[in-house]
Amino acid sequence: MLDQRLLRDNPEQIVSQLARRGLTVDLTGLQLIAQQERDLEQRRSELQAEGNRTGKQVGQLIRGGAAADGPEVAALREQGNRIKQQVAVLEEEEKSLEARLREQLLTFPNLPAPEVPEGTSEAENVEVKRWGSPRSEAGLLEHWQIGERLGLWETERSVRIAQSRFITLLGAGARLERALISFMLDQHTSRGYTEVLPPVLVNSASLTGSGQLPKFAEESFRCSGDDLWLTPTAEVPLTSLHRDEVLAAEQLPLRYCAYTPCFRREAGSYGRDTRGLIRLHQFNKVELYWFTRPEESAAAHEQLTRHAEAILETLDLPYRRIELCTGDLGFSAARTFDLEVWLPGAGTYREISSCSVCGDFQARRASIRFKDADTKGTQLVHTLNGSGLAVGRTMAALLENGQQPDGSVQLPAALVPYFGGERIG
RNA sequence: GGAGAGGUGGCCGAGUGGUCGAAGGCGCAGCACUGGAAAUGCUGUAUAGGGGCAACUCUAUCGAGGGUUCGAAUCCCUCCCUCUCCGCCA
Repeated sequence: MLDQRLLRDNPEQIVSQLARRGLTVDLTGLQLIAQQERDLEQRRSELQAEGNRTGKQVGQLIRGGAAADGPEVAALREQGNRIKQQVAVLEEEEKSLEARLREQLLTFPNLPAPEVPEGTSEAENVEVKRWGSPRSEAGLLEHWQIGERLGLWETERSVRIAQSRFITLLGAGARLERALISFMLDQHTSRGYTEVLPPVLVNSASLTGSGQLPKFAEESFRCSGDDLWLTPTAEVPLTSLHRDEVLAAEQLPLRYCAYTPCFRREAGSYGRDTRGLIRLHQFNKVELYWFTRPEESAAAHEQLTRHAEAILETLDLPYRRIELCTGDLGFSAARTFDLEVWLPGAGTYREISSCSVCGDFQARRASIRFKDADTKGTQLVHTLNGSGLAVGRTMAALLENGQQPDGSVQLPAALVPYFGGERIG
């Protein structure tokens, strides 16, 4: 959520920064509401002060011996009643203005960080680096072909259980998924992350805190009888792990990693990536999440991204790092690096991780602050998140990169203790 | 799901409807005492928003939201959460 003070003091900055995202916004209406709200607050609080004084006078008179039903007291009572009525009117107006203001502010995306490259679409994203030696022989299979051939999962029967875009892993496929989850979590916890296994049903406040609501309701599955949704990413429960908290400065940075299944409706992606593990309504992901001091978030972003890259490197999977341009940034992100893994069968790089720094955008929505012991007041924390990694896509990459001429798949050495073998098929 | 108990500041814990943002204690910080420390004493110790250059000041907040009242931590209603017992269940 955008800062109301920024709206008041420097609205041009909001307009110009959102313009970098390709958004044209007119803030005059919002500014007017904010101004009216402040005026109302002032009038209301003055009136309340008067009411408080009146109330006190009544108390003093009665304690001083005045008759509780005498004329003096009666006059003050009447005055108190009058003030109360006026306050009620102002309060109602103020509340509705406040609600309108918040409602609108919640629909604005984050401002891009200054260093984010300009651009209008993913075509203008910037490649930062490449790692590894991509295979490119002719005749390599795509991961869904390998999976089908080796019987790693069941697609048509999954439609019977649920619907399309769901998958049932079987045998070595299921085992590999489990091995990957354990492997990733062990890697991250060995670097100091605290492992979290959060609820995967989350309430509306949690989705609002991390930025999925109110704008992207159609992207999530919703439970009909309760205020609960299936989480689209562990970023949601992890943000709300500390929602409405004031953290002690010495706790920071807080670093969490969480495995969760993720649920996405993928509205509007009919016909794309219909085969295999790339785009499913339910997929597994290990997520990295940091809460930091504002001045530390930029360095943290690089570290978090490195931790995601370390998984790819340990699995010997070639990848490249892409910096998203302003036009391709996600709603809550101020700056994002995508990691794309090489899929030699498909002959393309595919996104396997997205590492973002959100500044105080989520912290303001979710009210997550910290306090230095020796200073007054609190500050908003900065939050960061990144996949470390998307598990299904990692499996796809392992299958394509490890495929052998005999149809089997060679697994990287790091995975052997987890999988209990070095080869599938 | 049924029955009961309870939710007060960082923590514990008081609070008869009227100077209660809230006693007292613990903790924490500063000062004093000390060679240094402990102990002791004194002082200070919430958050959010508004106004003010500032000192400061106004408002709100005792789980949340309504209500009664001139005035609510205190009375009433609804909801949420926690605990105990019963039922059900992995």
